[in-house]
Amino acid sequence: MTERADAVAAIAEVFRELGFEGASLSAITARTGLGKGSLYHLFPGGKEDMAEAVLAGIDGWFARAVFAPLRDDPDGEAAIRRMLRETDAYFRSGRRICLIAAFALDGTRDRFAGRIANYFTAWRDALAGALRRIGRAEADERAEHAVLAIQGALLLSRALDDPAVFGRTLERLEADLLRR
Amino acid sequence: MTERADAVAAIAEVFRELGFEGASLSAITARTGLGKGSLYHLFPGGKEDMAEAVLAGIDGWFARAVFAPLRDDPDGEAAIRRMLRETDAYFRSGRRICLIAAFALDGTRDRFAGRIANYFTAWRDALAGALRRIGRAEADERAEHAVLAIQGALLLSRALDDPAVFGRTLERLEADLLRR
DNA sequence: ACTCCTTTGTACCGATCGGTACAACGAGGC
DNA sequence: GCCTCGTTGTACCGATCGGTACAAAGGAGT
Repeated sequence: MTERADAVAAIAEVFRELGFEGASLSAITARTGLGKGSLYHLFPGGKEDMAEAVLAGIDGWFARAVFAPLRDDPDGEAAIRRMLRETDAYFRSGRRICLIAAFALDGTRDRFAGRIANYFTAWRDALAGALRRIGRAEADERAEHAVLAIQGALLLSRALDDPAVFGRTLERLEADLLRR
Repeated sequence: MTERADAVAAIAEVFRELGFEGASLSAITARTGLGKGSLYHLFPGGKEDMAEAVLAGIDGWFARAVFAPLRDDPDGEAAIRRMLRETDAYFRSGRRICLIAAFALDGTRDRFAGRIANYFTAWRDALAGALRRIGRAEADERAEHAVLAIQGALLLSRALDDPAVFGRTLERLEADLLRR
């Protein structure tokens, strides 16, 4: 049943590049190598079903790489550093886009509003919790700013076609978050 | 010739809400009240022509409200504060989205890559220039961070449906930018 | 009133959209 | 060999896409 996982990964890339509306069935069949028959067999609900699967996959990454460490690691500083490292890896050091952000900005937003809001609040709150645990002041404000800066950096990296923006921002955030 | 300006403003809102791909001709005719005949008379090049006009309008706002003050105002601090205030007004305190950002994230990017990159670099560089003029260290880094935080804040405000995020970020930025 | 030219509505174009129907296919059990 | 059933390619659906053609309408100048 790994074929489905492969398909989801490929579809995610298509969504990332073209957006939800722009990702036509023909683009998806081309990228996955799967015909419509297989596609609708794997995802009976069509495009929306595919998007759900993709978002579920992202939730999985987030829970594993961000949420769990931030909540469970007894060493809060290490957890924050690890979160930043995982984020850098996931977004390919700024060469990859945040699909949730892309969905949030186009007409797709209404369709997945709950999931989108949940993703960002979970991130912010988990980070704020870790900051509070290691005794940093203004945990909420700093966490919110970090999440928003990560998203802004991804956007700017993409807009300028300059991934270095993302790297610089992550370094700055590590210093800002950990400073007493 | 103000009709064209009205049409451009209406079309901009459609693009903001639906994205470039999502903004169908029928959505545009509905919002503008103009039939296809008028639309293609005003914008012979079709949707792409409309997008160009919209982007030109944004460039106009940017040049007037951001670039010119940042470059010309002898009081650099006042210029930065004014830029922040104009930005807050333009984006309706976080209730409005940045169209350039939306274009940067979806499949439209390639079509307008130059314009998109130009918009953000101009903003960053103008801000860095003002910072340097008032003798702040790390002008480039702080300017880049401010631009990216504005975009991230707009995104997060939209994603969480909570405009307050934008207001908080602008306040934080004013303090960060002006601090010696 | 007549003309000329801009502006507009509407019918239509081929292409493509997301989605469905279904027949051909293939591997495993018997 | 045959049957079964999950899987797949393909033809097709109505709707809508962006765009074009063109004739009717409108308005200014004379």
